[in-house]
Amino acid sequence: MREVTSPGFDSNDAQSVLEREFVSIFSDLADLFGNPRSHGAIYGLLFSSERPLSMEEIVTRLEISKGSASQGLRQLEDLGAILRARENGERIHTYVARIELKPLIAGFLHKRLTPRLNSSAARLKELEKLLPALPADMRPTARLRLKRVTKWNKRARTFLPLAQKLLQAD
Amino acid sequence: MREVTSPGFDSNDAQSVLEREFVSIFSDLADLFGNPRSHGAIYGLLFSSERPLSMEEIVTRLEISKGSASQGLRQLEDLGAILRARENGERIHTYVARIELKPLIAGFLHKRLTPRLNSSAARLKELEKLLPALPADMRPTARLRLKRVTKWNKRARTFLPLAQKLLQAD
DNA sequence: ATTTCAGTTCATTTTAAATTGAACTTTTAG
DNA sequence: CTAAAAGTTCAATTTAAAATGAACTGAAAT
Repeated sequence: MREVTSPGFDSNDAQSVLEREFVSIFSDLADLFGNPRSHGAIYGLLFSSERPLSMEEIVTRLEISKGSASQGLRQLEDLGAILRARENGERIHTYVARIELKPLIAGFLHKRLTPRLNSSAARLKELEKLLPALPADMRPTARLRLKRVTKWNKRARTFLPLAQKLLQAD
Repeated sequence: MREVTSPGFDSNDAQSVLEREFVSIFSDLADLFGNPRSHGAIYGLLFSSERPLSMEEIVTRLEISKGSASQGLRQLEDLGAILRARENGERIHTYVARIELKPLIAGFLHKRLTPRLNSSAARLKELEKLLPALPADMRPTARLRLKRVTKWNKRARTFLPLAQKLLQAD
């Protein structure tokens, strides 16, 4: 991918700057949360577009490959960040960003964060069973620390839904 | 780095398993938030250790290079996740994890998230100035969308301190 | 049924990030 | 002051992740 600097058809008018900036800002955002920049770029492009875009247009404007575009679009779709449509009797799909942002964030929390936190929770639970097998002198410290992480993990998990609420409202 | 599977001196007793699991869990956590796994590993090791460890011990137990260890330790230190000490008249530094976890999270929020969100905020502000230069028919939509992201950005920034509060308590 | 175009898949390549390690600097011990 | 060990730095290497693109699948138009 390229961060948009082509010669002829991508100029410096307000519209292009806006688009480029949205692409870039959302790329950064994606990156910040450990997602591929290209996914952010796609979302940013759709976000800045008035009308639905086809995959082909996305490929052209962002200068990414069909493969990337296809995968990125799928990811974004099942995060709930974008919508795929097929106009009645049209051949191609078109995509729109859900500009509310809420679904994007909710999707990220549910599909990315929660599963990982849950898996950690499970591992921590397993570790508890191990405590009795420790040398007696280490047990108290170990138990304490294990409790700490467990508590934090729990806290984080109960916190996410709340966070969603607080971040709510478009 | 390796995820610990050496032959002689790293066995399957409860203590080793615990250590290995902490290392692994914190590696995952680091990764989840876009940090190098090795940093998580170091923190995990310190977290599981009863006593302060020297850099050399860390290098040996995790089988990472001195370079990695040095950099990782520095990062963790200025995140506020670990403490460096030098016992009176000792030659070497030793390191302890701050088991409260709060500083780790606070550090991450302040040193990683906040700066990025601020920089986005600045860019969004710049974009506002661009609105008048847009073709009249696009202006309303553009303005609306820009407002949306800006609002979210703001929300996220005001949310972080609150999040910290809510996640508080060891 | 066949051709053509949209979209997907996945082995290969590219790129970016993390890790290494050798050279260097700093510290303290003699 | 010198030697030796601890710790840092950074160019070079390795590794993991993302992007590519060619081959494939499916779907509609003829």
